[in-house]
Amino acid sequence: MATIADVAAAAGVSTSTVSYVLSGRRPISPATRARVEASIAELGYRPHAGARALAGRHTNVLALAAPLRSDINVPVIMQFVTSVVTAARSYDHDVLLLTNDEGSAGLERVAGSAMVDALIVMDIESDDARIPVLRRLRQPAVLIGLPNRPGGISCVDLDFAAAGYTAVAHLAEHGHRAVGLIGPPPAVYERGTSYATRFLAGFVDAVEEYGLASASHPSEPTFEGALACLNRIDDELPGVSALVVHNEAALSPLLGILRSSGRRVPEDVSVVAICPEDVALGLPIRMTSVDIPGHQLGALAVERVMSLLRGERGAETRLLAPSLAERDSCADAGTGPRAG
Amino acid sequence: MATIADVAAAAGVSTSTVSYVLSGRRPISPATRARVEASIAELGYRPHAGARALAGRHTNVLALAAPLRSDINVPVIMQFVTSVVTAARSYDHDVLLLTNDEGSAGLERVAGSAMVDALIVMDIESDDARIPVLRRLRQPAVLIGLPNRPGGISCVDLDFAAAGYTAVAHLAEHGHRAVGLIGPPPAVYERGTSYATRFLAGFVDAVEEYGLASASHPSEPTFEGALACLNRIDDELPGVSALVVHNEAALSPLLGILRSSGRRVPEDVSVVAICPEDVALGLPIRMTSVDIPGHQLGALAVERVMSLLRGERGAETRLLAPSLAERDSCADAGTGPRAG
DNA sequence: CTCCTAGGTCGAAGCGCTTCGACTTCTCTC
DNA sequence: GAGAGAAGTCGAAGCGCTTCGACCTAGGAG
Repeated sequence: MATIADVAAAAGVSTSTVSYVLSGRRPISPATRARVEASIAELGYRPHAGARALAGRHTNVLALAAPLRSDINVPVIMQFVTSVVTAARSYDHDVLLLTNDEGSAGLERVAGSAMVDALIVMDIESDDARIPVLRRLRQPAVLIGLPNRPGGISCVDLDFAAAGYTAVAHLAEHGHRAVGLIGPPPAVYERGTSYATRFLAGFVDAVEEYGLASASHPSEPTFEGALACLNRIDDELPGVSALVVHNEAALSPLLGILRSSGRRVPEDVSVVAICPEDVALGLPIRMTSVDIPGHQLGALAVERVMSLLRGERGAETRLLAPSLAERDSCADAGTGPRAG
Repeated sequence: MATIADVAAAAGVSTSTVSYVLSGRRPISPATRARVEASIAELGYRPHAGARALAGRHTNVLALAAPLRSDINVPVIMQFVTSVVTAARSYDHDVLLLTNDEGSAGLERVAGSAMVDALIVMDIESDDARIPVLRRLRQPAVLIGLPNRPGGISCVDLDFAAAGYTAVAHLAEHGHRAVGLIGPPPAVYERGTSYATRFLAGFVDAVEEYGLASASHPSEPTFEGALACLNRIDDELPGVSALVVHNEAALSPLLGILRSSGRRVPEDVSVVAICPEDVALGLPIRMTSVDIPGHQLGALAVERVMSLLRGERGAETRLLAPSLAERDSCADAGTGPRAG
């Protein structure tokens, strides 16, 4: 591989000049710049990332800690990952992918060995053990999620509490008096994953505020799980006329179960889904849904990271307001379908 | 951050000794080793990755080029990514994630700037434009997929042709004479993605060999897509008694469609799915399926990479034999269900 | 006409690590 | 009891880049 010295020799300048052409940190005459750029192109020169990291004290690499277990929310996670990588590339950065099961150790490793300039951490638990270590690290960090005590770390997330509230409010305003919540798998709650509990809190708030009856249960992301969950809700809440589904993978099975038990959506039961838009649109019924804007959140996280990298201080936490899209899965209680 | 010089000073040795303790490339007395290790622990020393890369000529990072579009096969891709990262970690390597829409440029960039030691490339097209550039690169590369001309590059994949054959053979042996194939989305074929065409080829082979009637069509990964695809198959092949589904996302909708149109699985129509095991088990019916062993393939790819990195030559291509698991979605033609 | 400043370029000093060669002890072997 | 070889350690030379200070040349201000 060509080195900066080769380029310098070919262009008849010093290596520092080549470096300044590349970084733009000092003025260079148009003539010199042209010669250097020609040599770079001719030699196919690419700066050695390691040398750069050593001398320049940054790597242009971001770490992304993602929950790579085969949980429910695979499509959402995929969206996050995709948008983080894409956004990072638009800032000329690459992404090093960490699994969450390395936990804090992975973060300490990549930060400690200066492999990355900053960290983005997903799947935050309410009392996440990684937060203290993140704070101890020198690198900027952004959480996709919201812990109880961010403690000076930037957070970016959907406002899941508001999402829970919004879903119920929508149903209440359509006259429903008894709503069930089909939640994420038990494991998600057990881990204390913050979006699950925040959503539930918003759900409960709205239920109380509107004076509704409710039942809520976690659901495994399988047909059987959805069935079991629905059965429990039916048991506890006999007159249930509306369902909020905060579990992508349960959506399709659920719809199947409802239909085969003769309950029409939305005539007999209204359903609000919490999921990415494309999931909401790919089902047999176009689902009224609260969007999980994975792409937007990933991009936002990267933007926060970049501004921290630029030296801007302050650990703002941004919770995106939920937006509910009315489609075909909700109707007024006791009546027929209603236009979205 | 502590440097190797700090550690050396604390332990009262030279930096080279610390380096040899770390790398094990020269004998070190137990006493010295102990002192050095104590200093390392005390100072929380971590070698600087950039410095290491510069001096040591390798980064311990792998590039993984994954199709991060929101295609159908999200769960499979997730499995690949997960297993590659996990396997890489077990060899003390990290993974830099590239999106496929950077194409060859991304590969050239990370390889050219010495960010990675080797590359793993997914979602290979029959005549993939990245293959020539991969060959030109110095770094070892492994494909997850199988192009027409691997040209000296190692490949790892499920034997999709055999998978197609196996699925049909299974059905034929149960007396089915007319089988339909619900394939991946049109876009997958249009890209010339190799697994789709290989699977189809195997399917057709078996159809001919067993003298069956058949119809095959791509399907969008939505409810509507599955419905349209099924309709076309029904039109072309009125007596169809068995379906092969090479499209994870169409599976759940399909089952719903069949049920609501009164066709029982497996009594009226047998279905063989091509998908990861957990998908096959999460549906309303435990699906007879040909497994896509994402975890195994990812791990295999990493192993190949590591052996190339160790200097072992030879570009073997490994196609894993498909294994069909009999479950509850297939029955003998014209009879009732049959034990798996 | 001199002085200052800005533009443009260079040389050299690191950045933190690995590795090569050399050196010093020991421990065998004959 | 001398020589060979292994074990254990050190010093120094890079690896390829960035950046600091210095230098030179013009052009404008006074």
